[in-house]
Amino acid sequence: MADRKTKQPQSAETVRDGVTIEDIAKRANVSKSTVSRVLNGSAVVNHQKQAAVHQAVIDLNYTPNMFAQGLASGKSMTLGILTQNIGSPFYDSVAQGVIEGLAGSGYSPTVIDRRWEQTRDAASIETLISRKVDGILIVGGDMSASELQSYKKQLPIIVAAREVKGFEGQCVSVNNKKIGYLATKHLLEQRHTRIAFIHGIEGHPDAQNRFAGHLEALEEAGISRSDELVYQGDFSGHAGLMAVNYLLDHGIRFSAIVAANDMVAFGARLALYRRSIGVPDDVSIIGCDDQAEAAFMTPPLTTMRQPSYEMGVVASRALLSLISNEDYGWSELAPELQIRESVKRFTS
Amino acid sequence: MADRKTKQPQSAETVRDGVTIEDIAKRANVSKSTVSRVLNGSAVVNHQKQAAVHQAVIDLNYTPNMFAQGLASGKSMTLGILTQNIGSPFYDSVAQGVIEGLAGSGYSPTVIDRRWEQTRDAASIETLISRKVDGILIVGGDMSASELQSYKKQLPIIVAAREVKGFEGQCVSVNNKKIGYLATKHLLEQRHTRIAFIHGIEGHPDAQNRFAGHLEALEEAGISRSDELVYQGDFSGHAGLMAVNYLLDHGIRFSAIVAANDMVAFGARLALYRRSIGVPDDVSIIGCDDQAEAAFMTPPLTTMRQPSYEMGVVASRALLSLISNEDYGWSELAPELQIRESVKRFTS
DNA sequence: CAATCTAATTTACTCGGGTGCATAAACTCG
DNA sequence: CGAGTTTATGCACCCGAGTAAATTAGATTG
Repeated sequence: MADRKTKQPQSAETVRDGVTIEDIAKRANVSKSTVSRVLNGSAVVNHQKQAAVHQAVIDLNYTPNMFAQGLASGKSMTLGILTQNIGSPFYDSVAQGVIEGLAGSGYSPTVIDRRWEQTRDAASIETLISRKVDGILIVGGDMSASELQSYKKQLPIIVAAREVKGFEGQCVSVNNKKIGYLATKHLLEQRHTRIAFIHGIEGHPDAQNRFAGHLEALEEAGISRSDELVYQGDFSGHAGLMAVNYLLDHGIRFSAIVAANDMVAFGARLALYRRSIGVPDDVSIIGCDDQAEAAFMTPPLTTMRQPSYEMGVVASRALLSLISNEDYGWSELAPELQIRESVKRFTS
Repeated sequence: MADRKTKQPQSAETVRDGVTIEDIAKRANVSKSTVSRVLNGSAVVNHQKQAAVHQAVIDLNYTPNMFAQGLASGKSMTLGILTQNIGSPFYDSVAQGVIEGLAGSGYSPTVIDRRWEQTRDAASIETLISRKVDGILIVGGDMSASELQSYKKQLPIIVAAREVKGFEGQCVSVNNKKIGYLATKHLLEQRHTRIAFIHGIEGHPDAQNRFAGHLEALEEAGISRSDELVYQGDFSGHAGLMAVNYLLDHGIRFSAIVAANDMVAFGARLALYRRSIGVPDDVSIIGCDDQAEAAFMTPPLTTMRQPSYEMGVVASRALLSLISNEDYGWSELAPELQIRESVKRFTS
């Protein structure tokens, strides 16, 4: 006699939803594989049964268990986002774009901040891999091309907001050299010739590229490079402040400043304010980034807008298509001069 | 005729690590349950075998499969973070704290931005639940206490940066009323009496509480409330600009402004600049938040500092302890007056 | 030294869903 | 009308780990 061994219905612990594919199957009078097929569309199923399954899903309020799906299929429907600087306007803006780009894709982002794994980027990636993410989107960072290449063998990787030599085609970035070039060129066109440059973090590729662009514009205009006009900073407001103080204290003349980013520009502007030097009447300033606050500086800051949000969107789309092996062509995003009021034109 | 149709050993696709607990067991000459016990410390195991297992883990570079673990144990070691506004300085700072607080806990955050699920917060929570997160941290948002209560039955929830009536003890926030109160009081102490208030988003609880604090300080000082001095804004720089223009255009006199947040203060400052009205000589401004840029406004902005980062840290710790059923007492975080140079003292 | 008791290990099954293969049912077509 | 196809469905087993219960080895005791 088959005495039906009833398994205990539920632990007192949690009232887990607990409705499984099997419950659906029972209610719809089909086998669980049929349910699976209906839900994934992996095979043709009779319309009647299909409807029955769908109805049962609704009735029982079924949600698939991601773990089980992941175990069985190997896909996690999760993307790893590796960031550097939550809290920095630029990177946050990129992150915002990433999230937007993922909307409706069915993928959820797992975000790991560099600081999370105190050690190195590599450790964070390992964490992500152990969580079986389907792909990784690295925002910024300083991972080398060879490291990147080795991870690339394991899973799809896209790098946003940074250009890595030897990893072309998987990077979504703006041309930072162009940013420096256009900023300086704008100043040149307004007939400035003594242009100070406040450098970003030493060794940071973005900072270096912007500087390279600056030099190129100078050279093109036939102005010889003058080292006393460049101040080594670190992308912070404080650096902008120190730079201007240094320049002024050393009697170095200049009529305009190219700041490595907007924050630096704010700092520079404050230093000028402290000494009652007018902007743009006495000194012009141009920034890079165009963060929200730039439009409310006094005077509103002329700056090189970086399409950071768009960069995030494009990067996430690129990753998505990389995962599904589709083609998704994108071109380098273009920086854009945002003219406001912090640059004056010399008429003389 | 059984022609051995060997299944292809591995897809050319990915070289999945594929080392499982069973491989470890084989290599260490024990059963897989012993391995599991060693790894989780869920029972006493012979030292020799323990060492053997650990060695095997290292040799084979084993990482547990999160899916399998999750399926079997029901724990995902993942926390859901539900945010509103990636890209807003205040919320990003909170998020930064959250990530910091999670460091080393073994939990990873899955971040969902409100915009991700275009619909409502509830939908985002469902997504998180379906991903079997072990707890949810809601940053801001506008979910009602009753909704919160119903989800609370399913899993641990902590709300950061917002105070929900009827959900006390699970909210980590600052006292926004106090922010408004202290800001206004500071102005009052500097002998300002005509104080304009630029309101945040209509209906937003933070905005309302700050306003309530403002009124309380006014009343306490025996100054009657004057509606013409309050302008309905939306926390944006543009609102600050519009507010000042409106006030000035309507000939409404005021010597000081309380801005709903720093961004609004920036906008207000710009409007004043446009009309050559000095800050703080002609008009004083006080903001709320103390975002990084505030220190570089011209003049540097006096503002109410919100311990946003700390809030994130505390909130994540609170969630962690809620999950493990430990006690973690925290008290409401205190806002703090950050005096800089945008407020002048009347001596007359 | 045999009988117990206890601590260490293994066996066997579970979690929930995907999927190859076998089978049953429904068509085709000669 | 029966043989050969094509569909549709269900069975059974797999994914990788956790764990209760059974088993074995080892220690203790009368």
